Amino acid sequence: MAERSRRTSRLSGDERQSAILASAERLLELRPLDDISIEDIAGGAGISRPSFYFYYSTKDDVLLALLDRVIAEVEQRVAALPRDFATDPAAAWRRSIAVFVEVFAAHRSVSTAALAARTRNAEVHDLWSRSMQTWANYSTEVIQAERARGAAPAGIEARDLAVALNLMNERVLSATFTGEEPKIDSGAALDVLSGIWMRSIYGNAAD
Amino acid sequence: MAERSRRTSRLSGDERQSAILASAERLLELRPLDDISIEDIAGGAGISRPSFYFYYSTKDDVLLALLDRVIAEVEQRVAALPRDFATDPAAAWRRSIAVFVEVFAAHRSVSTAALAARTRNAEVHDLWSRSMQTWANYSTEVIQAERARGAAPAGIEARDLAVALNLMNERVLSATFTGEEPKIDSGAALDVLSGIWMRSIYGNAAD
DNA sequence: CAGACTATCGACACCGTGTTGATACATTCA
DNA sequence: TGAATGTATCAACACGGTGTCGATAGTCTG
Repeated sequence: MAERSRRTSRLSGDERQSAILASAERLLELRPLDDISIEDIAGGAGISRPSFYFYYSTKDDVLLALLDRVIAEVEQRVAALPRDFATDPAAAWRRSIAVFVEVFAAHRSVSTAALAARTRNAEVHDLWSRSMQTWANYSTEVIQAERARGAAPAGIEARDLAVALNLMNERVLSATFTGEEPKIDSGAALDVLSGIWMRSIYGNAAD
Repeated sequence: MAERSRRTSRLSGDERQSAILASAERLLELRPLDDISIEDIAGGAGISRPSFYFYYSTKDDVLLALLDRVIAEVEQRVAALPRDFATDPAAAWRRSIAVFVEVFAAHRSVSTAALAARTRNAEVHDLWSRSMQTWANYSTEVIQAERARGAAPAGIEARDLAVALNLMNERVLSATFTGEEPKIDSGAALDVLSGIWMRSIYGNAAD
């Protein structure tokens, strides 16, 4: 017992910092950031509110730290994507989009909190923005390569097309995961998105 | 002068209510809703903060009233859209998308404020959602009609396709108007969106 | 001009944020 | 081992925005 209380008292700085992140993430799974006070986060990490400020200066800073991990994973997974579009383009695109879907889904609560926070917080906005640009750059390059090898027609500026499609993915997945209306069913989302990507990258403007 | 001061004192309830809406809209053109206090809105309408509560119970209620006007215009303009898709589909779709772009642009500040507020406010969310469903329903019907007359191929469930494309429009225009990155240039947006709509509605998933 | 209804606002209570200053714990090195 | 230094904690305070209450003043109707 004496041991227990000794063990419990005074976590080190790093441990406490992690405890704060864990507390925030746990709470974000339950309700939006606006409905979470700094006192809630601090309490969940076993410290008082003023102590919270020893580690972070705002709630948004905590969200930013959580988002940082997600962004790191995104950049890693995008870099690791195989670029075998020549053999089976449909499958290759689908795999790429699936990664986007998976990352978004795996960090659903952080992602949706970040999307909600970005309008008021410039740092969150920039960080998310960086992630979207990573996807947009990747998509643009592949589209250009597909056009270069004659597999895809020109017609829409490659980067504009890539940006619009990636923004579509963001918005559609956000709607799917938050359950708002109109939305696309969770099971159908990947098929629908892949289908639109294929048609708009490879399809002719024929009608 | 005596006349002026008599004229100025005591606006009627309706006039005051309009003054509040006008004040809020004016402020929204300058900065986001989070940075506008009820005191700011009340002051701009010539009354004290407590008096504000005589007319509206929250800031979001004011936004809701502003959004109501936008939604009314959307429903009116969607209903008035000519459905001459058989003669020149590309032009017809482009005109429809242009209406979406125009309404969004004409009420840029209210629209972006509503998009920011919808995550925390259920009423704002529902109202915007209703507007998106109006567009989604319209698009779904036209896609189905085009498929029925053999002009467009099947392959993606019509409603899913319509929903995804409309969410894309919302997100792309939001990015364009708030100037975030990645975005599509204001001048190119309509072309890019129309192009993607055409390809994904009429194009084959060829290759 | 009495009564009822409309409109206004000073003053208060509340809540969440951010800061300050005093204090306790941990480490290290003389 | 015990002074000095840096790390960590929190009670108490100040502040700003929100929402309410109650007193009061204008306006309308019979």
